[in-house]
Amino acid sequence: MKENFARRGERARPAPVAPRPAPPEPGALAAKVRTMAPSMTRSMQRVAETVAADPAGCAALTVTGLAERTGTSEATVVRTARLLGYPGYRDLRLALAGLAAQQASGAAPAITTDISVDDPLSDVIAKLTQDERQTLADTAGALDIGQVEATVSALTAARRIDVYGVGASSLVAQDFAQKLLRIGLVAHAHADPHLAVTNAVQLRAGDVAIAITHSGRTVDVIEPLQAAFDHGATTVAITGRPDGEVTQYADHVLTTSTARESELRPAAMSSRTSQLLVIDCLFIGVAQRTYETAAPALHASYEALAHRHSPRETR
Amino acid sequence: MKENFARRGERARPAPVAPRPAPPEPGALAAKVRTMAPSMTRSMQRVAETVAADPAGCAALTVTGLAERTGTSEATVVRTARLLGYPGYRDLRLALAGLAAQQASGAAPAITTDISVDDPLSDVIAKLTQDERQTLADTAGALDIGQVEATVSALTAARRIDVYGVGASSLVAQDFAQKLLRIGLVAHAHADPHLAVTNAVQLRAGDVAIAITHSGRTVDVIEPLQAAFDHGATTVAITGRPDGEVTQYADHVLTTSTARESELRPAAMSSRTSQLLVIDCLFIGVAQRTYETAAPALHASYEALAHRHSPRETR
DNA sequence: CTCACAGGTGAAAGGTATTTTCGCGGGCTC
DNA sequence: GAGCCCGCGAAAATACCTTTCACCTGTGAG
Repeated sequence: MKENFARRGERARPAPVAPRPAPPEPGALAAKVRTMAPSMTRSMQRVAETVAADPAGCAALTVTGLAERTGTSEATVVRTARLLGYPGYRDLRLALAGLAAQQASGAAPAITTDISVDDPLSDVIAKLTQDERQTLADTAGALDIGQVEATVSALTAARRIDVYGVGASSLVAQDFAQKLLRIGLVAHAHADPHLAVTNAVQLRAGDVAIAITHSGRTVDVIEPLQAAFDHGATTVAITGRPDGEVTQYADHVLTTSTARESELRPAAMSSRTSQLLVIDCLFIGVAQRTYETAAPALHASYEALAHRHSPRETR
Repeated sequence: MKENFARRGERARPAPVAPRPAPPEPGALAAKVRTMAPSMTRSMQRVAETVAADPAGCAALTVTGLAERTGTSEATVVRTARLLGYPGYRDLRLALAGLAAQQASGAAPAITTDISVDDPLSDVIAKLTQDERQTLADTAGALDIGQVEATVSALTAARRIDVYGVGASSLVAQDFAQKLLRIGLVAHAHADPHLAVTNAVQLRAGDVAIAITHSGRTVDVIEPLQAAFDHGATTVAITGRPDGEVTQYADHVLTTSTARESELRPAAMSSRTSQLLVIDCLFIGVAQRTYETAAPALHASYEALAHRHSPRETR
């Protein structure tokens, strides 16, 4: 897997695509499996699911054993381990042992069933809350700090920042732009793909363009990102599919995690949670780096809002 | 796998009847080492101590590596593993990985201090995540199911739904309206206070107006809610201050929780999380009640988006 | 309908890590 | 001081993991 398949964009970067398979994560393995599952082959999915479903059991198995149990071959097991970010099966196995110990001691009741049509409201609340919390933990676990760091640096130095998002992601884009504006950065969120492209071509080196798309394949945000990329801007993708098309035009990729989705709980719901966490991290990162100007700016915007609040209400 | 571990016992150990020295224990390895230490040879003690002192580090080593690190031989390492109750080094290593994971996760939850300006990015992520998760748990715990139920009922029966929110809450309002629209309800989010009031006066009994404000004192959303209230609509307040002015005009109050805020992490950030959870609960509640129409509608909107995605990427 | 192709897959070869064997050497007993 | 026993590590033997390579299946073009 070395092919740096030349994208249509003519700009050549030293580190073209493939933002490195993945770092060996701590315990957010189930999340990783979910994130990667769509890009896996059938056999690999079987392996990944088996492993995620029963870490303890699988940790006790050798490659051959796991291959048999999943009805596949050793080669496939190793391939899956690689895809999940480990050097080989041995290391996956170690991680599995760790995970098993963790959830054994943590007494993790992790298993939440899907939300169904006839669940009472109290269950809905409980399950939804549990899922969201899990999503947050997974996202944090899977976040590549190096990529975050790089993105923060780029943002801090940017002359201008464009954020692209449509549909549910559009709100996240707006939220982010709003926040950055508040600490004195020049940021804009674009939901209209035409305007987004129009603006993207004005970006140049030193500027930053961020595309937010859960699927990684939303053309409406890929196009402006590509335009920005081609014009030399630093590009960032916030996506749930690190192998999606959007990452071809992204200098930095921030992976959001995916929760189990169901009919009543579309993917958009958990991807939003995940995306928000990512942008909040970016925001705070930037605010730290620009503290001298950010702090007064935050204060000022707070003051500015005070008079929009009802004056009474002693406390 | 034949597991012929029994033969070496007959000669050396004084206990010929005990083929298995001990059961493979969970995490009380340090204790075991202490107990067994006296009966160990010098080299084995070195190995055992090294292992107990740094499980994580040792888990990363191979037999040869650990032998070198302890200045002993591979055979001794294996012997030590046996003495500690494992079939061989491989299994000790697995246990070590588990132990490492356990104490890594056990050490984590302590940090809940404020995010400060010089926190490294990894701490920012951890703290932010922790805070968000706490906020979710708090919100779920504090939610009044009766009020949620009542709101869901009102929404389900509504002819028309208006949602008011400004600032950060405006995004939440939009998100909610968007979702409701998608399952066939007539919902509108208003960020402009003038338009909001203009629209509010058109509501009547059976309609629903929802105001979202963290402070409970945002006049821009209180005014339209009051207008709706005066015109007979069912009114709902989603607020972090159940004693705030907004609740005077609300038939139902849904309380959102607030996390500790700091200079770098404004209240808006956690209130947003909280608010989103509440509207998601409302949404799913409504979707359940109107399943007959909601399910096909959700499906249809999903289909409608398919062609906006890049066509390649079959899987 | 056939062909060519791409990619998934497993059998088996090829390496590496682990386990076992074997014998040396040091210390204790007599 | 000699004999015995135990601890210890080097190296052989084995189990396990990784890589290679050819087959096979499904897919799209002609």
